[in-house]
Amino acid sequence: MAASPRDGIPLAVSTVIFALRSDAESGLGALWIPLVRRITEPFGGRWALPGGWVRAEEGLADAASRNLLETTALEPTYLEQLYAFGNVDRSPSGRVVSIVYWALVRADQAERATEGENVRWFPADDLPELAFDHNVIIDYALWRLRTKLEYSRIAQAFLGETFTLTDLREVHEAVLRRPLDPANFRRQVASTLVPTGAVVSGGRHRPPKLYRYNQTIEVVDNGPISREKTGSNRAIS
Amino acid sequence: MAASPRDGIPLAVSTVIFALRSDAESGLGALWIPLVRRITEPFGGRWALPGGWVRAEEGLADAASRNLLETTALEPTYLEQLYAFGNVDRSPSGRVVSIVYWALVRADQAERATEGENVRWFPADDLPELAFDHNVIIDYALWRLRTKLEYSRIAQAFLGETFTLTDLREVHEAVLRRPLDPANFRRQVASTLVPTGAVVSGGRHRPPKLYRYNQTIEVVDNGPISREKTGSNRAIS
DNA sequence: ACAAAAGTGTTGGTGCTACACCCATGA
DNA sequence: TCATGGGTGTAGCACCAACACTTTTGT
Repeated sequence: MAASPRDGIPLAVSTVIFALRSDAESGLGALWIPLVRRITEPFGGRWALPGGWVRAEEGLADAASRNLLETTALEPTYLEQLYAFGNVDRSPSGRVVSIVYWALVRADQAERATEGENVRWFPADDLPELAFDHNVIIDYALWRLRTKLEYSRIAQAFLGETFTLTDLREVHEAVLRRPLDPANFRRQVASTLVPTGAVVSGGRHRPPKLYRYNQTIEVVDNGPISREKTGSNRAIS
Repeated sequence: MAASPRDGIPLAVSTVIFALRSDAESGLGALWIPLVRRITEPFGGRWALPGGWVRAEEGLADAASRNLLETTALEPTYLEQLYAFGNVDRSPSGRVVSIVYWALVRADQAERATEGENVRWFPADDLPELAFDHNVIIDYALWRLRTKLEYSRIAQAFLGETFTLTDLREVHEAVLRRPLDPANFRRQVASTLVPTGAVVSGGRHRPPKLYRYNQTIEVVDNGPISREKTGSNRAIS
């Protein structure tokens, strides 16, 4: 085997962060993504995924978390590795390998995010032309989120500890961008929920029960130890 | 953002290679993996996944292919990224980030592989204690292969251009380690196959038709462009 | 004729979709 | 009592596992 390359390839992490924001007029929720404006070349002035270099003494997920906090002040409730992008020509200024993560934050967290000239939220399905291959990366992260929502409990990461079935259903509807039958949705997720006993009163209708997941999902990426379906290639019909 | 770390972290690729070998006595097929013996510290003498450093001018999948060819002389018919392993303590001799791929080779290819003192095939489900975190990595790759087999056409990568339904079923049975009902298996995969017209005669029974996939799978990893389900976290029940 | 594997038909169960219907509350 | 959403029941359909059965070859 060749000698160890101590002149190694620059290694970066980036993160696709998703938050739900409810549209003021329609009332419907939708996915939004925070992006940062590049101040240096290449792609100076363009919007890009938050990210940065991996330090020698920190793990990959740690590096993602740290960069998130530094650039956007966000602390996600869910973080998972997406893919390692390493095409030789992805950056015009020289070879960079990026390990990309995707993250979910709650709405209250998202509001606390620093927004300004160099950090701004964009609708996930209507993005400008971004730096590097970041449009492709976000498309992939979106596909993964939408796919994974249907067989895992990640919707929890958008909500608080307890929630009503309507809350949960609205998260699914916002992510999947289609209405879901409340009756069938209830049955689909029923086995993963336990009622807390509390209800929400105040609405001019029957008070909905508050539920809790019967098993909490991992907050932060712990690698492929706990396995779920996710992936990198479209299923065939 | 901090200055670019031109003293970057060493970046390696490794590959989990699967081949089917039919056991001489039982006649049943099983998954085998080629491993290489480490000649340097750390873990000198231990068996490990084939791999090496990523060169500055080659893509990640290219690096995986090259290392495969150099260390085992194998040319896989399928190659896909598995996961980027980057724990700070995965190597006792210093930080290394490994992008791991998994690959499938046909039986005829596998026979051509160099086997000797420093390259040897092992049954995938009965491995010795390997170097680094390679046992964990292989467990994950095995899970991914078994999961993906059920909703994609990767079984094709173990076979030639044409094959009988029994050939295909035996691949599935070997990977999943359980017998499958021939009648139901036929119906499950029927929509993905087209008969070639040819049959196999010579057996002392009705000659089976030779089939071909109606759509070829990609031979080599092309990133997350073509999407299928795969993944990194276990599905909930 | 018989053995063996290819290939087809059928039946019962399970889960999902669509939609009718009842329940509990505020106004 | 009415409007509103919470919550339950149910019929139809698709899919799947199990297994009986027919087909086609070699010996």
